[in-house]
Amino acid sequence: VEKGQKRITSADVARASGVSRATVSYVLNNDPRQSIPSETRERILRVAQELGYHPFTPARILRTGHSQIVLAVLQLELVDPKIAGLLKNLEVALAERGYSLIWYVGWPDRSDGIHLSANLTPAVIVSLVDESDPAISSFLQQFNVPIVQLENDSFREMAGKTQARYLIQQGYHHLVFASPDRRDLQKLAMERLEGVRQGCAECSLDMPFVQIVPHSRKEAKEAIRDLLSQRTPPFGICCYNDDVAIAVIAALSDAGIRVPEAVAVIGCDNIPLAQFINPPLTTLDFDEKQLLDLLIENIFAANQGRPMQESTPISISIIARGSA
Amino acid sequence: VEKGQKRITSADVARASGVSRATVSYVLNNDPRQSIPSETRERILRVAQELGYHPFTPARILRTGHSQIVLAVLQLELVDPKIAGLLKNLEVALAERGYSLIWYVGWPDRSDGIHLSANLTPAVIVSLVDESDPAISSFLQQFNVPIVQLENDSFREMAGKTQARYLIQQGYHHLVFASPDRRDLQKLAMERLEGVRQGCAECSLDMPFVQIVPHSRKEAKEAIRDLLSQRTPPFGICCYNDDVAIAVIAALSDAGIRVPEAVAVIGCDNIPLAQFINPPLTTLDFDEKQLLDLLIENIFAANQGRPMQESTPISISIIARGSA
DNA sequence: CTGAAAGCGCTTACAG
DNA sequence: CTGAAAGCGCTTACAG
Repeated sequence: VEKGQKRITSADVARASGVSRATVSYVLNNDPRQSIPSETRERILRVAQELGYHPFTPARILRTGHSQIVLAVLQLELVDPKIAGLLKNLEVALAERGYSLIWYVGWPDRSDGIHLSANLTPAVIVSLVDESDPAISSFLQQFNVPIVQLENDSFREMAGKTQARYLIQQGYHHLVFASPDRRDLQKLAMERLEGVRQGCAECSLDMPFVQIVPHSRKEAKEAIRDLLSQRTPPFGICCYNDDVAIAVIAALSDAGIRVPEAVAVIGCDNIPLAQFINPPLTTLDFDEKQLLDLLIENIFAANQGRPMQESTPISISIIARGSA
Repeated sequence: VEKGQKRITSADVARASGVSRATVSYVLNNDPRQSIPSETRERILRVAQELGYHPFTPARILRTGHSQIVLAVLQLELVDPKIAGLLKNLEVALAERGYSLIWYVGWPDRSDGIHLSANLTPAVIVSLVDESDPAISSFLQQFNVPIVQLENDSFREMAGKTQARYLIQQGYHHLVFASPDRRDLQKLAMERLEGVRQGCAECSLDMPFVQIVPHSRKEAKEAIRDLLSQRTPPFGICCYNDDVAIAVIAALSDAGIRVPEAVAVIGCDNIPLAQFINPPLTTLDFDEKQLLDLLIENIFAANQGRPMQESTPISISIIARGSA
């Protein structure tokens, strides 16, 4: 595409095939209310092809008044294979209905530069970010379109509670919560922790000890050393996610602690690499189908101005491997 | 945003602040060629704020003739933290110039459903996918905009060659290439393999044996058993990427083979988890800054119809940890 | 300094 | 079955 080259419009196609722009539009959009003779139809299609005509999206959107774009807003750090797979399936489901899913991945805390909303008008936003952060919240508001959340607080609490229940059921009566050190993950981490707390409370156990585990092997090792100076095995560690769990297992191994005999470790998300750890990671998995159906329902509800569904409970399953 | 609610336009803002639409546009876009009295300017800004006015992007794009959107097209499987970080920095760099980066992550081999190009007109596409696949290629062509590649063949070959050279230098004179089993990764894998071959050829060594390593622990174990029945240690394994390398190390450990004494393993990408493996993974890292600068240069060249830069060589460094 | 007007490319009621 | 025309909301030469 050369710069300065003129755009090919439906008027060009109309002229070249000897019909009006209306007819071109009817044919190209397969308008069911018009019956175009197949001879004309084919000619138009052929000419459009020859000319390399592509309708100019903004004009169409301006005319119809709405784009068919769903924008997923997420943070780099949360794009685990699980979420990515869910979004991929969402994309397929949306495509069947004529919608397209695109991702915005970034840190909206940057105040200079241009705003994405100046370049893009989605129909709906799917938010996977922490909306309690004012910067993020105002970033989302700018688009002035409905916002649907992927996961909510109660879902994350349930995950923490499930970890705790499992560990308790396995006979660990002292629990630790291993939290990542990223500041931007703290809110999500606190929600998981709250679930772990509830799990402990159910069984009248002491509240979990919270240990931050940095994402470098050396610092993770020190963190675990700290932890061991405060708590004596046996105990169980509920990890924020599988990444944290893998760091914890590595650090435990460095410290010569046996997993799961002395310390049990449970992750969350069931990332593909979880099976390759020694011992293989015990972790949580979600029913993606349920989550997806709820999400799609809410997207279309939001887009049509209907109220969103209350989040139905999503089933969480435990993938028991070697670490707990 | 209720359905059926009328959109607030610049005409509304103009009316409410007693000026023309032109003046509203000048103020909102900070047009340097106009000098609007600051009293008027502030009034317009305030009214726009009060009314909750957001310019409608498609109208602006239709008028100006070009969007400021760069679309990154990628596959789920290639979104390693490295690439994601690069794209994040790209986004920041583009934002400084008024452009926005969004991602399309999906499998364009689906023929039903709507085409993304009907919903979105980017200015430039950054391709991280295998364009030799006809389905992917025609997907990209549909947009009818310039396409910039992130990495090219010669870059991937260089990675393979660097792995081979390092292992050879460490004293391993028999090399194996561990390839993922995903069909869609085969072309990229072949390019890395070609680099390994070149590395072997340089030193007049036998060509590398190619072993496919599936991404499940059980099958990976069998693959390694097969490998060991064909080749006797010591030898070195150049892995397609860190994910494969981690699977290989797990399988080697299952088979009781010592790493790196009997078998050395080198990965590619230096993902964050690489340090948490036992032994910690030796792998390749790239100079992201160089890659980024080249990419940005090519994006703007493409967008302005200038020819793209030949890909300058990107420096690759070896992160020597315990596995090789 | 401000406003009236044109026009970007499309879709779609409407008239024939 | 087909075409002339309106209009989506914006920016920007142009005239005052």
